[in-house]
Amino acid sequence: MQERWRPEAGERGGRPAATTAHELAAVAQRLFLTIGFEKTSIEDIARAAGISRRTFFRYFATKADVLFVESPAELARLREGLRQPAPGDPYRAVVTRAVAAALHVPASEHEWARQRAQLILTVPALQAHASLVFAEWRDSAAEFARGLPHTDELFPLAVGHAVLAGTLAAHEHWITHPGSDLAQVLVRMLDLVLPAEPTAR
Amino acid sequence: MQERWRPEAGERGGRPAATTAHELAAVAQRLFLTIGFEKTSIEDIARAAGISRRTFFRYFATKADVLFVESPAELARLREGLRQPAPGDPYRAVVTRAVAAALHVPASEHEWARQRAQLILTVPALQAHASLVFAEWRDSAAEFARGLPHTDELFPLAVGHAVLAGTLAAHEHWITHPGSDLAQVLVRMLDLVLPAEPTAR
DNA sequence: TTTGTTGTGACACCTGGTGTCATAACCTGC
DNA sequence: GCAGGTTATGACACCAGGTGTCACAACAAA
Repeated sequence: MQERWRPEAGERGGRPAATTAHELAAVAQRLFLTIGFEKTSIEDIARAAGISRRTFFRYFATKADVLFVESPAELARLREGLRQPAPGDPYRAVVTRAVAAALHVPASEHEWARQRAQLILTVPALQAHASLVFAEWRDSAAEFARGLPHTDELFPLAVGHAVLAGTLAAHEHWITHPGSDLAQVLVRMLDLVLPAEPTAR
Repeated sequence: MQERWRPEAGERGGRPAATTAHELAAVAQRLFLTIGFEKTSIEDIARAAGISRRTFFRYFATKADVLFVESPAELARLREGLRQPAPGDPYRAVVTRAVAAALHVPASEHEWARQRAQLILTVPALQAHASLVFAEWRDSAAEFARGLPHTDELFPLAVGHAVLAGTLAAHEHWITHPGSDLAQVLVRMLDLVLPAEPTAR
């Protein structure tokens, strides 16, 4: 969450970094998938990456953090997609498009992303960090809904939670149906849980 | 989650228990509220309860567990409420009634329950345990929806996530609006996020 | 070569959580 | 009152995640 300092890997001056955050994340995720998140010790990751235990924490604040490298970018894309809705566009369409765009991954990274999603959604030890990311999604959507004309004061909060619920549900379906198209499932799921267009009168 | 052994406090034979799970939970929750969950060490709780650190873990498996004593009962009530829906009753009404009934707390415990909800919803360190409870809520609702006539295969999953989302949203509103009636907010929130009655044709 | 900079490793420390074992404190039977 | 069995407790050792501190390694520039 907070801007964490990281080795620069190839800047001017100083000792060169022994590895990169990206490579470290790859090594860690591979270990998580093979021997499990809990059973993988930081020592294991450090040894596999050729660094010391202490150095791992210079790249990531916690063991869980390695799985959330994409989160800031995804959140930024969501916020961007919700910035200025086309006038006359139903809000549900705006939200759905924004979410689908924010979570788009190139086909070459599907497997990688699906495995990460599976870990994030099923490992309890990851929920402490995940809950922070989820809260930002909820808040972003709620903030957007607050700018909509609505009569029910609960509407924005409901939209925020519905967006998150639809997103999580879609991922849950995705990880149990590897062949499915995440974007399509997202659209259908959000169509089911998003509150009806508020009748501004 | 798993059936944990606990001191019996007043059964036949043996050394009498030094405290009870209930009392220990009260002591712990009080500390969590005053100095924060993370800053409260198990030593603190044990000392306040007059027991040793090791003994604490004979009553609760983790520090977080003390805040989830009510969860099994609430879940059981939810499942009971979803057991046999009155025929012809719209499913959304059934679900809403079941959730509201499952989460009903006597007025005398409102403060206590609200503080617990606030901790559970806002402390990241609690989310590992909370996610397990949430999953059971989702699954119970999804299981119920699976018994409904529906054309969209995503419908049950959507209902499960919508029920959880509505419940969490209602609690979120509740903890920020102490005067509000949780049951009423639950009804309105679920009305917003629950998928429309499936048209069985 | 010297100086400054940046990353790393070693070490000590705290907390949450677990396994093991001796013993305190109760009961019943004698 | 004393033995034997039972139940809970406390002390101790241990592991893993995470943090603070400090010396030093490895680079660039002067």
